[in-house]
Amino acid sequence: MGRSPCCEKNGLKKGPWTTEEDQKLVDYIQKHGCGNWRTLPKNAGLQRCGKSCRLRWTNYLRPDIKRGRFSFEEEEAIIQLHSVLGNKWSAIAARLPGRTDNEIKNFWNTHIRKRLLRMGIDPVTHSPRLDLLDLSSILGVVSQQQQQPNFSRLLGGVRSLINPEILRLANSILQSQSTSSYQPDTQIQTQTQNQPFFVTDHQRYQPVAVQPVCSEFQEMTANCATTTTATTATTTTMENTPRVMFSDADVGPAVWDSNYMDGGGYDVRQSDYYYASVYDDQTAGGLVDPSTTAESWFSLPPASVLSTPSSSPTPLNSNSTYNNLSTEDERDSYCSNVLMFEMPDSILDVSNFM
DNA sequence: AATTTCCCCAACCGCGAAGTT
DNA sequence: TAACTTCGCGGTTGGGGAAAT
Repeated sequence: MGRSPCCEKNGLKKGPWTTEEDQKLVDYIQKHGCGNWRTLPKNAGLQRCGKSCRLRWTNYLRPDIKRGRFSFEEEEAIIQLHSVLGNKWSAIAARLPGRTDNEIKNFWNTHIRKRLLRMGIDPVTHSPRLDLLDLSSILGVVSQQQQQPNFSRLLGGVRSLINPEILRLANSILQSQSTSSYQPDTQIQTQTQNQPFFVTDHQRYQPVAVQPVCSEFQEMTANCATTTTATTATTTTMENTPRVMFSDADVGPAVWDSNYMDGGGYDVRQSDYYYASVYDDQTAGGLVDPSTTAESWFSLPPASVLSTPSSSPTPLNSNSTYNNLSTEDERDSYCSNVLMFEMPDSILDVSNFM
């Protein structure tokens, strides 16, 4: 089965392209189209192999290539698509107009992957790296959070993935360690049945009523906050509505807001995870204005972008909030609030790629 | 200012799939 | 249907610029 020799042919140039070569290639393709890559370089007067020409064209010279920094939406989409598609860069690129598979692959390897690792998230499985989470570290976090108690955020994210036995053990130890000095800086809402709560489909925030949040979470917050005002008050505004991740098991037969399901929406219960993270100003670091609209809070590309694989994809607009974050740490902080969600199957139809 | 280290990304390589003869 | 060709994908490399020392 022949793999034809290509670049190793004598006399063919390798390495960086010159502007003259670029011009020759562009001129030729504009006149004759791509056609046969094998014969193109000869016809175009280039001392390159066809493979090199194709790569140069598809990754650099194509007129529809968007260059420059990846927007927040693009990054979010890449993370989401990667969680479903894995390293199928071409499939991911097909959803991001103007971006090449090579560019996305490079961006992933040099930025996103490192960021996920720093955040303790396995870039392959998109799950918290539990191999790094032993009991002592959990307890260490708990101990720390007794001074700066927003560990519910941590637990919100990984609760369903931590070994329940470890959680129980931590819980029982916590019980004995819990002191009356605990004063949360965040109003942790222990949800009770039918209390309004925000569950998002990344685009639309609608108050919905759900059943209690995870039992461990409730237990732990209750145990920690023995003397606190662990409030059950809820609001229907974004400003002070903590968001907690919970999974199917936690939600149960919830009462759903019928408005939530109307045109274009999807049943959040179908998603693997419901968005989660207790928001607090400290975590956000002032990077996000909590009073801004829900859309800017969580501006994933519209479902239509992600659910129409073969149709003309909608360009992703840049998000000024995210793009203004100049440092990796700032992006880390920002991303930590948005990474913990999964696209529902109904939105991400990836069958075309499989 | 000089040197070293780090990081990014364009380009290459090898392979498998699809197409052609 | 086998042999061969072409294409496209994903992994990897290395040159060059930026940052650190």
